[in-house]
Amino acid sequence: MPHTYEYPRAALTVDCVVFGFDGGELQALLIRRGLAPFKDKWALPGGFVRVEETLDDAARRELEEETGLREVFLEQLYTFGSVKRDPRERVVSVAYFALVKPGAVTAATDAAEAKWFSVSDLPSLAFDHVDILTTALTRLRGKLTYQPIGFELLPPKFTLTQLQRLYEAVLGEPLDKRNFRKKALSYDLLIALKEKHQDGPHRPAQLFRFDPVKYERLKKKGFLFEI
Amino acid sequence: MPHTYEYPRAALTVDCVVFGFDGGELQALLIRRGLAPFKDKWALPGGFVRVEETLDDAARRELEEETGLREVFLEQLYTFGSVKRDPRERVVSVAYFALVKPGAVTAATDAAEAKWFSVSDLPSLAFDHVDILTTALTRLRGKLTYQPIGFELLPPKFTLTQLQRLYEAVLGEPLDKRNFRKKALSYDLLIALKEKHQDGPHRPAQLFRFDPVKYERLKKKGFLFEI
DNA sequence: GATTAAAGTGTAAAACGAACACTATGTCAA
DNA sequence: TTGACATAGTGTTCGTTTTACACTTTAATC
Repeated sequence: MPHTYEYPRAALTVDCVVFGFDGGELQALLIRRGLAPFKDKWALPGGFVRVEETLDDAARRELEEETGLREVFLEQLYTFGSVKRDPRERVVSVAYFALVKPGAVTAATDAAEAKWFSVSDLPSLAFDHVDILTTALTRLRGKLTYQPIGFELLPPKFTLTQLQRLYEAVLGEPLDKRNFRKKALSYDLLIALKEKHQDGPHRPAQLFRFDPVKYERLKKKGFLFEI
Repeated sequence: MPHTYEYPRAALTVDCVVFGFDGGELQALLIRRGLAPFKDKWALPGGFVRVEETLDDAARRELEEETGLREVFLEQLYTFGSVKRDPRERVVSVAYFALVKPGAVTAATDAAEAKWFSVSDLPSLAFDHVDILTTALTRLRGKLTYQPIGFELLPPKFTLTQLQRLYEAVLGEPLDKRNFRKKALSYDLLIALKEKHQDGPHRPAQLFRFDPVKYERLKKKGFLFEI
């Protein structure tokens, strides 16, 4: 059913930069395009915004349709509106960035292939998706140093070493173990569990979980989780 | 000339939160709407994005058309996409925030009335423009403490007291004079001019200007202007 | 030349950040 | 069972930064 307007309108899409962490390097989830333009190229998961859904809803829907991911941390990033960013016609894209925990493996993909890539070793991407990804990476680095969002990339139970490795991977620099632990524990937002994490012939590590309730309380008072 | 698409499309607009500073309180520039919906209500300057212009261009164009402002600091803020934010039809709005210097007084307004309001004493606004304004204010507060954007709200030549008053107005708290001056000067981004600012029966104040060239150099190295 | 009112300046104490090396513990293999 | 292995876990010192705080200077005006 066609729809007619007095003036030409841009098409509106959402694109999601999905970050994951495998314990070593920061990863981004890409899908292989099945259709032209840029057929067979890697691209960010995303698609058209329906006229009766919010932008957030569209991002979540596309993410689930194309990668099977649900209930992930999702935040609006930036809106990309260059005139020629899509060769077919004017397309404005609202970009989101998502953080997913290792458990949430890519399973139910819609049709196209979905794959994790190290952000340090990305393939060439369709459209202006490199720009979007770069913007997301800058944002993630910035946010990580003043908001406790790293936990969104770790399993619910994690060790302090895992947390440190994550920070090191995202920030791209080694951190001092003692200083990191002191700082991470100083906010009293990590709850030590009764369990330990055993992983080879060496001392097992204390497991922690993040306390989101306490964080919400602190956040309202303008709290910063600085590492 | 009508334009037809296979699926319905949202209309795309830009809205600008324009901040100014009169020496006392932080101000926002609003225009009175001449047309329905929300006729005669105050609203943010903004309008439809043309299909052949970028979002930034649209924001600059609308700003000039509706308020006469040109060459202002302008940065994308957030994209608002609630389904019912415009009672007529689906409208997605890319919000911008602008900082203008006192000199750039509102003159050549398109037709509608434009007026400065203290952000602490705003009228009721059209659409979801309060949300947009609140988001902009939060962003401005955040940015001010780690980027030297305050200068965009002051005349090219300013005194340290004027700068401090601006910070106090935006952050909403008094700052210590000596500590503020020490910090502001410590980055070596303020150039003392040969002129003084005389303003009543008391010691005249040293005038400074901001050094944008030096700042650009520092910014590339990941510099933070923290106050 | 006395008054006015804002400009301009330094220091001490406390908090914070950075640098740095050894002990503890469970597993595994000999 | 015992010793080797490999990661977990822990404190202190030193330099820097932040905070708190009060008096002197200066030009204009009366």
